[in-house]
Amino acid sequence: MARDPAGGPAQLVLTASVARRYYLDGRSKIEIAEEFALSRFKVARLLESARATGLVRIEIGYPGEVDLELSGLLQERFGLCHSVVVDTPDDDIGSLRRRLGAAAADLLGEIVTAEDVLGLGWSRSVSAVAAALTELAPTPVVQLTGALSRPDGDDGSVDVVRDVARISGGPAYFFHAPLLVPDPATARALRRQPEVARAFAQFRSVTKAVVGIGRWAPNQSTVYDAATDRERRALRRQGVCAEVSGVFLTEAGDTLPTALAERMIGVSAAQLRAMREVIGVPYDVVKAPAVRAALRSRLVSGLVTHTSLARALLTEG
Amino acid sequence: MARDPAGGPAQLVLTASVARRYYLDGRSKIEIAEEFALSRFKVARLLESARATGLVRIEIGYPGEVDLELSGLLQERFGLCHSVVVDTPDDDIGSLRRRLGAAAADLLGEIVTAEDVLGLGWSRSVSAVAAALTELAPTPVVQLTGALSRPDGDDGSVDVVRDVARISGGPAYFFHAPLLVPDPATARALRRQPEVARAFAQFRSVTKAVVGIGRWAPNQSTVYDAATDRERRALRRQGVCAEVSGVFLTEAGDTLPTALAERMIGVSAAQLRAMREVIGVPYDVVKAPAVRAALRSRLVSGLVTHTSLARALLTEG
DNA sequence: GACGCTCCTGCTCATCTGAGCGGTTGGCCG
DNA sequence: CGGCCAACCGCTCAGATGAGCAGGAGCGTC
Repeated sequence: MARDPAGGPAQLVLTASVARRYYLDGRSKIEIAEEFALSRFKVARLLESARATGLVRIEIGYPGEVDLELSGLLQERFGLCHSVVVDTPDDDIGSLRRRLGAAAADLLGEIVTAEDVLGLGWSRSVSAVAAALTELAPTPVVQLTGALSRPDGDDGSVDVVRDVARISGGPAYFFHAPLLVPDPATARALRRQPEVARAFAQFRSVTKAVVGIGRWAPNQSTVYDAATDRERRALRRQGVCAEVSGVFLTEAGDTLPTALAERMIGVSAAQLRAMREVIGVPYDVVKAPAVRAALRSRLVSGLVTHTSLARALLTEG
Repeated sequence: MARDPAGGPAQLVLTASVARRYYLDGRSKIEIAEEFALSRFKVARLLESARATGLVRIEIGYPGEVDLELSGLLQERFGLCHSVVVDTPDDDIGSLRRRLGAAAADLLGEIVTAEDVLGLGWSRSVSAVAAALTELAPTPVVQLTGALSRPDGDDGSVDVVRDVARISGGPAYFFHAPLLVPDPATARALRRQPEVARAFAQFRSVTKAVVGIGRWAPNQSTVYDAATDRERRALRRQGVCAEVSGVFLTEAGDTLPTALAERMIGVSAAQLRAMREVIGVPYDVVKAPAVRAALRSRLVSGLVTHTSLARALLTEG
């Protein structure tokens, strides 16, 4: 881009006046041409040069929390339905999660309609979304997975679904069961429970869902933390990179059937994929590989994150 | 202007993306509509709202010395051919004058063509212009008035014309005579001098001129300072407000025939008015009334000034 | 002085764009 | 349940606009 404008001060003043009339006063080029006794072509060329030399500067964006540019780039780059990047520091995980929860809650409030059926995965970010939610179209709310008790004792799995349903005013389909049980037989028995079966029956009608995204590594996925050492190593050998609502993904984004599957209570990859929009709410830059896997799998079609993770996602792959 | 944009984050991200495509990537609204699967009307409305809410901000101007906005406003407000407002502090008169001189020199270099005949009045600002001039079309240069010796001894009147002519490469029409002589007879005699007559003969062909603007008050016009107390009072009674190259003006901008006229050696109001463009280079806010008079008289059709005087001119009358 | 070169200008024509209009939807009240 | 209001949407059509072109001025070279 050329810096200094061509011509002397008179030219400059003229160009600036024309630009003001055009960009700020909204006059047409023809009007301006008449006013300044120029041809409309001349006016067009003056305006072009004003843009090219930087005399006219156009900025897009709010001083607000949402980084609109990153959001747009992310959306384009990965072909997402929605993407919200919150510009917030990532040093305090707690407040970061709250911010993302609030942003995702806003997004839900905006894009969920009465025709939707909302599914909720189980993760701390989903809890944060529920905590921040204030309004929602009257839609049914469906629990997508069992819950694992968290080390910090903040086990709100079922409450999350109920809370959200209370806000929406729609029916709540929830159940009391862990995500991971000790053996396949227990899992089968649980799935037959009326409460569980009732929720599972709703999976096929769910249109929008919110899920967390975990990475197959210590402290980056509650499933990982709940698994045995043996299973951890086995899945790692199988190439598991990410975990989305109990669905395992390779780095390339392929779903992986695993031995763990038959011990888990929750939505399947196929069911997840059938939902029109699945919004992931990941945080922490170290999760970038997992998020990339989730995006590649196209299981996740919406994203609410923070700037550092968004940048990490954009700067490779 | 509405602040916060309508809608939630998704709407916001969409609007920002559309705005980026339109304003920064230069795509047409129709292209954008196809890309985002919207109607072109929807795109137009999104863009409108983006402008209205301040999501898209357009700024005009350089970080440079020239205040383009003030220049344009001044030009419009008073119907000037040219106007250059230099954004420079006005506390140090000397450097202020140098800056204005440089700006006016740039302007001359730009707008003077080989077809022009350049006239120069006598004032410190004109000297400053000459000092800063580096290039000029090959045009004749004509001295418009006699010179008064200044208290500071910096009497460069004749040299100014010669210097400028040297830069332009055209002929110089100058003469050695004061602007104000003790009696009408001396003035008549001087005007008959070949050197003087030769310059005067050029007045009618002068197309562009540079002049200072004086105010009829102590230290604000060299003519005032050179006049007798009696004359000062007499002219003030007559309503003299400004003095432009020895031509007297009322506050309303009417030219005033005065007793002083027949003692002066210089261009007449009619001759001045016949010139296509007369550029005044006034400085110092206290001169605002005189400048306003000069503008109203339409004797002066171009202006090179500093911001504080420009603002003073715009904030009344 | 002839030539080629570049820059600048304004034109034509196909396309793009804005103002205003009417139809539809959804919410709200009588 | 019907009717009203407001918001939103996409259409028409006249007017605005851009891409590309041709003519001409200025300029350096031979």
